[in-house]
Amino acid sequence: MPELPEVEVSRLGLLPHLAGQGIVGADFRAPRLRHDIPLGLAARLIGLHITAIVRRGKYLLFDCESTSGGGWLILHLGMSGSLRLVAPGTAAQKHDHVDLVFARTTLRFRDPRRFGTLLWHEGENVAQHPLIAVLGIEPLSPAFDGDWLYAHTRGRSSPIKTVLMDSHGIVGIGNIYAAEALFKAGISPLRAAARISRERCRLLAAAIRATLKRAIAAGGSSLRDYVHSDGGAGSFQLSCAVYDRAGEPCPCCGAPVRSIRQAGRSTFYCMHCQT
DNA sequence: CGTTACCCCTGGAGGC
DNA sequence: TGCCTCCAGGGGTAAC
Repeated sequence: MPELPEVEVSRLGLLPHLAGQGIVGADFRAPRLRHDIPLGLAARLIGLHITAIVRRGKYLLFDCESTSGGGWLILHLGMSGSLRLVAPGTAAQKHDHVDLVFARTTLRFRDPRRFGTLLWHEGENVAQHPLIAVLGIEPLSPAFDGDWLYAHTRGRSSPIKTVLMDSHGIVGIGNIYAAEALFKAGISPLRAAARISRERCRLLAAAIRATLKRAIAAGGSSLRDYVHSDGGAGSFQLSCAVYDRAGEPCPCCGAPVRSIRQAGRSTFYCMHCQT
């Protein structure tokens, strides 16, 4: 489920409830998600306070501090992860793998497929963590523009959709928003990245930013219900032009939306509007 | 070095 | 109803 917008909406939803709160307990009901949950993590966390929540790509980074030092909780939602705040003592359901317990609320991490990640980085500089250090540019940062994308795609023979989804180059763009941004820019997902002109790179960079921002805004509108929402943040769904619409008419020209497979993932696009 | 294939895991949908 | 296959919003690693 979660791509950059869903993760950002989760961050925005959690921040006002958790900022400054002290961790009084932690429960791990699964020994591992994608990675082993660090041994002794619960004991390390107790007594620390959340001072900030940062998003880097699709990772949520919780800054946990105390007077005697702290570190960062590194969380990734994977394919099926979700976060919600529940009242302390609320019974855990199936796939509720992690609880972070605060005095007045509990942060609950549910992840049926267990592709998610929960790791600990001791000390201040979480950017040095191996999983974080290799991440590419933030698509919503000022440095990401058509010129950057043009330079990044030179010499790359891979299809542009694959390049967009590689988090070592650009972070946060998943299967849905890759399809939507390429449709918006009128670029075929099959086109070799190096064969996109500078002008069209500008269109694509703008389309990526607009698509992500629109999705964040759509999710943000439901933040009021964050604490008690059944679905938690990320349950919103941006209406898609082509994603998961195989056979339906292209909203632009009416031709049927095509479904193909690229690098093991489904791709949706309009053969007529996207070249 | 860049690019692709496979794998981790569970559940829902659809065919038979 | 059950069983089977395929598919799912991610990404690390091994292999070409």
